[in-house]
Amino acid sequence: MSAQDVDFWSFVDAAVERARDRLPGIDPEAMRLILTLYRVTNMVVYDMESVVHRPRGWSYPGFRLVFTLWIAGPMEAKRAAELSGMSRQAVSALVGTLDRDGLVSKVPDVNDRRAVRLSLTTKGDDAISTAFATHNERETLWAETLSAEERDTLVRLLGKLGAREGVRRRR
Amino acid sequence: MSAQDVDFWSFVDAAVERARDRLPGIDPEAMRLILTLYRVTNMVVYDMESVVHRPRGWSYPGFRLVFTLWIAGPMEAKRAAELSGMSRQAVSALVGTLDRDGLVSKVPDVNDRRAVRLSLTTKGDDAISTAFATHNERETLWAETLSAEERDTLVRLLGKLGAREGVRRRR
DNA sequence: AGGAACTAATCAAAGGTTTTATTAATCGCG
DNA sequence: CGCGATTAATAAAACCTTTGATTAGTTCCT
Repeated sequence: MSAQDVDFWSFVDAAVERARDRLPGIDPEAMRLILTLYRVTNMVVYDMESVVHRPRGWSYPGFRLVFTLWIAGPMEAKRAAELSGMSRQAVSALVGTLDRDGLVSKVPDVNDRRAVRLSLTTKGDDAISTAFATHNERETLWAETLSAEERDTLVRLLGKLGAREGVRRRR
Repeated sequence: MSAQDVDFWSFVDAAVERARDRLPGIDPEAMRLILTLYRVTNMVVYDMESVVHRPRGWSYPGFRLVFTLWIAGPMEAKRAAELSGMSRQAVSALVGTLDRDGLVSKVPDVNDRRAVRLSLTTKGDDAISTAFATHNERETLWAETLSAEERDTLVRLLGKLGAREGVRRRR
């Protein structure tokens, strides 16, 4: 395949082929896996963000943080970072805008005056309830390309990948 | 399960359970799939970026763009955006820093004076060759949690997901 | 009680992405 | 040919993330 014919998807095949030619020692199938994983996830996130969240004035990270509070209830900023998979600095900055927009409220913790307790405002709760319903419709659109069995398999294999030990985790 | 016991991974289970309770109409398995996909990818990217790329002074997007040029050769900025999955604006900004750092060179296109032709410098080519070797070792670390058959299955299912039509694509 | 070590949050600087708008060049069609 | 519509790239503003540093509060240990 000539470089001219490549598009976003066949780039993965082209990349595997060319990398193998240039660096004989590499593991082409690992490369294909990670490259595919990255591209599919980016497609899904781009679709979700541009169709569901930005039109409502939300960023995807903003949605994630509010969603975390909606699911697990009020919590310290540190814990929100752990559960949402963001850094503490990112949560701190994000809460700044979510607080300003009246979706999240920030209250100094009673027991530990260093800490901050985050919770949804009424407005935040209303916003996430309707936003999540739309978000989930879009998730369904993506998921329905697969059979129920394929979905189970995919979740299982992703879970196995995610259970990898000895890798760098966010702190 | 109480909210107190949840960690980054079991959050997915807690979220599915609670969302089902609150919004009876939702599709919990679609939710589980997309949530899992997102979390696993973020873990992999965080590991790659923090272990392989940032220590070399690269961002993950910078790596992706240089990698695209390494694989497919010199090309217009617009095409680099298509193949790498970035917006044209993002490529434009990124090329600014990569050019400044001496990794990518930018030459006005001979045939279309609006366009810019991107190529790797010698320094860029050397850098990506060694960076990619390390990157791929890390890909192998992740991939080896799965058998060869599981990897094939995972790539196939991800491909099916990515082939979804009727979704919003970057332009 | 007092001081060292640790921890929560935030700040600061640099970089990347997004949407929207602008500039410049090319195309298309009468 | 000439002018309106497209197209390539970049600029601007807002936001998010990262690393590294700082501030403030807590814990531990003697």
